[in-house]
Amino acid sequence: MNIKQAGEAAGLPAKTIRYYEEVGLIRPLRGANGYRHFRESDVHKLGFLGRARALGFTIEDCRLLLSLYEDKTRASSEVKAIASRHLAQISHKIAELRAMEATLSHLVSCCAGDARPDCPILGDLAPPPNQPA
Amino acid sequence: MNIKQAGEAAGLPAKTIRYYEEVGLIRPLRGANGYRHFRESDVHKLGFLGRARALGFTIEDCRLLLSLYEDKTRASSEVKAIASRHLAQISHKIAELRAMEATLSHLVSCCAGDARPDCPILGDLAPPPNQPA
DNA sequence: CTTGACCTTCCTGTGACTGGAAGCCTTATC
DNA sequence: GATAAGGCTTCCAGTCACAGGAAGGTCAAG
Repeated sequence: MNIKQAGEAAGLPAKTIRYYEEVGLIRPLRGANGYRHFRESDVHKLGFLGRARALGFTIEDCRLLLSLYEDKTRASSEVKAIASRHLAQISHKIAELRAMEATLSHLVSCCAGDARPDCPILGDLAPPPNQPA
Repeated sequence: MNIKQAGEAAGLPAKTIRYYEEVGLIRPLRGANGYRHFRESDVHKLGFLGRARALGFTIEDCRLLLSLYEDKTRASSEVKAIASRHLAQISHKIAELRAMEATLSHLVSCCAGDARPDCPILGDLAPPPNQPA
């Protein structure tokens, strides 16, 4: 199987697959013409990687998860630790974004959005005037 | 005022201020020794930029917002349009992250996290076996 | 034999910085 | 005057996970 078919089977663009090989996540065979040859197991790994990436795991986490996936003697606690850490980061990011969203939606709703220059959004971004003691 | 004081006044690291000058967001004066000299108006702009960035606006949005901020004949609708577009992007991102969070938290809660190898997290990441028609 | 669709590698760019090296300037101290 | 600390300058590399594109080799069909 060449790179394009492998990509279609795994739902990943060829560029991404080449990148995954470059960083050592997969090691497809090579034909005499230099073309990469993907076995079922490679496509399987690519599918794994695609799903892990879709859940937001970094490439390094994917590397760890993949090695645990292939280690049949792993402890599930190791997997859980990685996922929990990642989950915490996602939750943290959501909290940040929700704070931004709250501020912005308030400002947007307060802005007339007409031809006049008065604008609470800019008013909020502007630094406060010097406050003498 | 030199770059460090300006940074402290605006709440930004010196590196960031140099970067903002490089991309043309600010144009501080230069002394005979080559040092940047920050006026009150520069520090004012830096504060504006810091707040806009804290709300997640891109540098290019900041550039637009800053020009609108300084254009006293602006229409608030222009500002509102930028902010609304950004707000939509944030909401979209939040939705993506929440979907990840939901999936991950479910998987994490299902994982025993002990010394055994069985792990629903890896089970979910693994591709489904071939399904013959 | 040519065309078109593949494949290869290599280089560049993304966004918004951050870290670090090498070197000049200033201020304080001795 | 010498020196050391700290601040300033520029420039380069690295971040993260690719995407776009150039230049060129390969393969199957007609």
